[in-house]
Amino acid sequence: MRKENSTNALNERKLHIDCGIAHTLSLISGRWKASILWRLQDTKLRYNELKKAIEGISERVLVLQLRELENDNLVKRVIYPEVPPRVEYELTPLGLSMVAMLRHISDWGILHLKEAAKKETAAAIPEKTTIAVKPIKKAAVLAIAR
Amino acid sequence: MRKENSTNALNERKLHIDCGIAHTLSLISGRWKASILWRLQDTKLRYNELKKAIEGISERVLVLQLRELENDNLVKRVIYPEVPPRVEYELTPLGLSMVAMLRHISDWGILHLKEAAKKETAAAIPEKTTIAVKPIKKAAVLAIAR
DNA sequence: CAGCATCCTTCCTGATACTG
DNA sequence: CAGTATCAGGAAGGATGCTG
Repeated sequence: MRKENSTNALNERKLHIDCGIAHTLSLISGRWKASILWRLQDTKLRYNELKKAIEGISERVLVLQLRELENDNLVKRVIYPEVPPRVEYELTPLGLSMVAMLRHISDWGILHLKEAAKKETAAAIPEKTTIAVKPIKKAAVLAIAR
Repeated sequence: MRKENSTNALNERKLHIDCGIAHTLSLISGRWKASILWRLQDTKLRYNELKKAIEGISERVLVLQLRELENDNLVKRVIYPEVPPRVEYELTPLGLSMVAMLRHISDWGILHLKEAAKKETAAAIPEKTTIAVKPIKKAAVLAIAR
């Protein structure tokens, strides 16, 4: 069970009033949600196909995230009453529009990675914080391995 | 200290290779990062101004997220060597482009909220899962209060 | 096949008190 | 003013075993 009035929960709710951003982010901020949507962008997939396609995800989490995606109307769950059972997942129109947005995000990310790489190679330039030198070291793990 | 080889960490790393999406999302998936960027979109702000502007954030977290944003090159930290000390935060060009993307995301979110509302009112229509009836109840907390 | 139940770990976030 | 240090709570994610 979940504490309804933890400061944590309160903060979360407050953020959603802020604007649409927090809401949208919450839809795709599960670690695997983007991957799931991505895999579904041009095919239906069965539960097990998803499980295999998304290497490393556990059953529990896969189900959880699928359910959330379904509740958020991004994914449709189609049950075929057969034996053995068959369930296919596909994107809703909204899900499709979300994937389109993900593509934007992806593009931006690639750009950012390039920028970061540039900075990395041009590391000779010392200034990052102006006037004073940046006091935080924290092993700059900007690269992909991050 | 952080376990380097937990499955968790491994999965996280693996995802980043997937494509730019996970990377980008990681940049803004801190609960407050979007808010911070949003607040900075057309002004510089001092530490305390940010703290006041973003109601509910704790000092620790504010600093942490600012540092990450800085490391990711979205925010610039400008120190004025005065007494009392003054530090201003502002967006980098990359940060600005990120905010532009956030606006996209926001728009999408608003659209999604509208869709959800429509579904809510038109709840008379029973089908959501095709063929079979959706078996999961899980109190549809789709609305803003979610 | 598709997925639920249970238990456990890891990590994130926040409260509070203190400092150059 | 702009933080740091320390501690605690909780939520997300994972491993495994079992079922209609």
